[in-house]
Amino acid sequence: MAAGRRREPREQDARRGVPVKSRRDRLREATVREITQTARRILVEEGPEAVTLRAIAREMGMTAPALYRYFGSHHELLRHVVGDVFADLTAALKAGLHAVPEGDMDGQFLAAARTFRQWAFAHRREYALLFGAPMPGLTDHREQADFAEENARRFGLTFLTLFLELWSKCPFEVPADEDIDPGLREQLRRYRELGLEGADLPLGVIQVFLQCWVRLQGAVSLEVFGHLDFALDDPEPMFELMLTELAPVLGLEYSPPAPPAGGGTGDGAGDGETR
Amino acid sequence: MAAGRRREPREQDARRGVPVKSRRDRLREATVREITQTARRILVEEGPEAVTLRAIAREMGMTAPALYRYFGSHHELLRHVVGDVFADLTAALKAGLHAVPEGDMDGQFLAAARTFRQWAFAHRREYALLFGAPMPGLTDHREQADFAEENARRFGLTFLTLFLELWSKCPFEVPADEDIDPGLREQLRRYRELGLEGADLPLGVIQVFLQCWVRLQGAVSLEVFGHLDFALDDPEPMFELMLTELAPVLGLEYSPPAPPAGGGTGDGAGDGETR
DNA sequence: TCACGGTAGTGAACGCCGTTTACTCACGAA
DNA sequence: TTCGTGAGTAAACGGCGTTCACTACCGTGA
Repeated sequence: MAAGRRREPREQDARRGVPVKSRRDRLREATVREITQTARRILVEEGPEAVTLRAIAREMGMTAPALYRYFGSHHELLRHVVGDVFADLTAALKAGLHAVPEGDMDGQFLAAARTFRQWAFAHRREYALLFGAPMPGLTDHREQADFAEENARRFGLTFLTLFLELWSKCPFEVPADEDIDPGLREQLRRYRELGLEGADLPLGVIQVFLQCWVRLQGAVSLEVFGHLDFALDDPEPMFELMLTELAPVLGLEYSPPAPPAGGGTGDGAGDGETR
Repeated sequence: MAAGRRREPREQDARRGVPVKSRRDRLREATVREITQTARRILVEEGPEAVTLRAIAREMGMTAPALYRYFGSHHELLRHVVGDVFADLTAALKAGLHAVPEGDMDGQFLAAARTFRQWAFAHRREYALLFGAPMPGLTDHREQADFAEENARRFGLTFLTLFLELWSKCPFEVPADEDIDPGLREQLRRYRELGLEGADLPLGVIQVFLQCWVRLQGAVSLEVFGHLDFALDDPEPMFELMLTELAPVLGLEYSPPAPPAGGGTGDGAGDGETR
């Protein structure tokens, strides 16, 4: 479906896999970028159901069939948008982490959690695209090393890496392998083999990681999707409350967030927008 | 949009708000039921995007415009389906609770949590309709005492009631009002006034309830939507692990679920299906 | 210089979709 | 028996994803 490889010009300039892109290729890439940006803009401004091929093309001064030069289908285009959004989210996360002093693991963890939540709230519709109920056609047909899949993996790795760094620097308490539910233990082992090749980790670390991740993302999803509106107008205190529970599990010290309009490192924590 | 009140026949038989329904009204109600059932069947069998007015009508041997006699729009029909599904879920929950001895609060709580999770897995697409990212047109235009809204409230009340019963029978530890984050405290107070009229509850109980609910539904949503697939094939052990953490918070004793194919009270725990 | 092959893009068409409109027809009450 | 009302239909409108035949155009190789 993706364009077949054409003859590359000026291969003598291509040192180790950086082939000089032909003019056509550059134009093509620019168009792909414009398409995904347009799609995202429509998603943000008008909602997911407004992201139609015809609307995207209209906005770009084209006709819908032209988009089939770049994506095999509407679904494929959306998958690409998913990948793009994941990349942005990952960038925002890393920016949020860089705003915290290098060795301050307490701050790093809290910053990651809060940056994730803040990004989700600032990009509700994009968040819903990534973490909402999976649309039927979007996830099932997994072909090759999918762009979206790859960026989703990178996103997950960002969190996991931070977590492992946290544990390696000052190990928190973790259940011994033999204290883990056998059914879960085997799954954790499999994940360790496939996802973290060569890492020599206690399975308990992975278990605690998953527990934390479930609580973090579970809470954020509920908040963003409005499933706490029945009781709360502003769910942030509940989120912070969860962080106060999570911190001791990881041997961290909780500290409240920097006030949004004060000094310090808090606030937006980097956005990663391309627009 | 709903049919205006017509003259009721034989009002002399109508004792206190149970007017004898005319033949027409009975037929109408039957048709409404058939429409929602058909919509649900299509949702379950072919996915959310297949639930179109034309498909529903086709399946019923009608034409699409006829459905406008019963619902003002596609969205309104879907809202009704949401209400119907909520009612089913509530029924399943109550059935699950009735399978546990009356006074066994430990068992009641675990049964509620497990029944909820099992229902979600057995009805993934319906669950996604209720608890996924809100579709734009579905939630915003809140008119009157919406059928879906009402049944959602009843569902929430089922859990809340169980929770309050749990606390009243054997009170677990709960933070004092003055130990609750001020921003959160005021919101909890408001929820207590509006949602639980006249109840004389410590705000801490509501806080713990919301914490538990966030963990429970957050975990279930992540599982059902496949957002743990990156690490786990069978997330049930993780769920049980969460229950082991939740139980002591509520002063309960955790006990593992009854094996699916054994004796006892476990297993399907009632389904509430109408089909 | 020129012809050619591949690429970007168009317009028309197909079969879906939600929704509106004008209409028919049968039932039930007066 | 008449007549209003409610259920249902056919036709149409505009929008959707997708396909197909077609046309420009650009960069290359002879």
